[in-house]
Amino acid sequence: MQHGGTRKTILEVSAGLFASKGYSAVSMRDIAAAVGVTVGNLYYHFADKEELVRASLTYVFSERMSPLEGLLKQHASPHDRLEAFVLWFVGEIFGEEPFTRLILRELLDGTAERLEYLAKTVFKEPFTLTTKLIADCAGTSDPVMSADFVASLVLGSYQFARVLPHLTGGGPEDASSDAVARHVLRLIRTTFPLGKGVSGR
Amino acid sequence: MQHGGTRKTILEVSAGLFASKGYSAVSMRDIAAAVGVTVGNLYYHFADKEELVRASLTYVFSERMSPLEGLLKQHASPHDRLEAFVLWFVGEIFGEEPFTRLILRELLDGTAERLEYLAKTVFKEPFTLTTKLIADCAGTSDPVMSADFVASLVLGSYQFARVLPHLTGGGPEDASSDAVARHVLRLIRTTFPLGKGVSGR
DNA sequence: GTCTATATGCGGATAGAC
DNA sequence: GTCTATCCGCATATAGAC
Repeated sequence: MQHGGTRKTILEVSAGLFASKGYSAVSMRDIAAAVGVTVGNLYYHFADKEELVRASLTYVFSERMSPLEGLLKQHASPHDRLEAFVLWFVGEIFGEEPFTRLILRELLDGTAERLEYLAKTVFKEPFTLTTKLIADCAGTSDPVMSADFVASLVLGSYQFARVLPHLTGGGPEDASSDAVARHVLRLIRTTFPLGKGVSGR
Repeated sequence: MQHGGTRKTILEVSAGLFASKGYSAVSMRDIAAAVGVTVGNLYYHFADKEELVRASLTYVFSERMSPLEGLLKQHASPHDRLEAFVLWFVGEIFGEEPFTRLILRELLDGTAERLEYLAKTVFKEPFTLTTKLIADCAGTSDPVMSADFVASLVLGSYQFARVLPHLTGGGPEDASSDAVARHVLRLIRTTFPLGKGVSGR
């Protein structure tokens, strides 16, 4: 790791550990060992564990959400943009486990400040975008509630996927990223018929 | 606590602590202090912390799901039973925070064995019931997926409720138990029209 | 069944050499 | 910037008195 990015390496490695075991279950010693440095070094880069946790979250969240900017600049129809966006979001939640698990941990144990940060960095833009797209696609009475529904369903599907196999007796295939995406899109289409939006071009 | 139920008290108190802070963030000292006994006493009742965690989960899960038996014996129409059941389930998830938070923690960090236990004690019966009711109400192509959808949406709504206020600028009223129940029921009705089921009486 | 006392190691955190 | 050495309190867990 002599490419000068020790701090960055610490952030990446610790994020993975925090995601899989939880903050309080991961010690500074664990992190140091996993990174290949000493505990003292960790304290050179970060004032205390709390600051490392915060920096770790900040790093992962902004890193993961940066591609969104590109998606926002497309010029397709609201209908196509909504589909593309849902596909991307589901892929992000199901394909990037550490990212998703950190989100879920924050939702469960985050302090008020950290929740606000999570809202701002991760959910604000996607949520606003979804709300607008839905409003454009369908004359839904409450696009905010519909966006809430999309986010909740995607997040919940990820969570519930862990027990689904035990309930159906089958394998975990039912809850693959693609299946969920199709599922959500079908529900969106059924619930608010698309393609004939108020401001549809 | 001299009513002879020290063990039970330990289970109740520790469940509350585990739910709110997480297993590894709660020490045996914390529990002992909260209960009003000594650490040594904890180890008289439970071999180690892991066993206490397990017993705590077992206690809460079976305790909370016992009313379900009654619901299952109703003789109303599939449509009414599905509505009543969803109402009960949503109330349970939104109204019993410790219970719900323990479920979410297991979904996030539970070992394979504990997940199977969670599936068996908490989700198996409700899930099977929902699947059957949906199949009876509507000629849905895939009732299993629909049941998955209901569970995921309820769980996800609870989780997402924590950030929703930050996204809408409003208060947390949007995500009350009643609002979610109505929301879910409306979606169920929209997605698979009820009342004209195959085996509807 | 509950307590006191204690063993032993791990946790976060710091000082100072290189 | 990284390491070694160390402080100190808290963690899990046990032994034995009452």
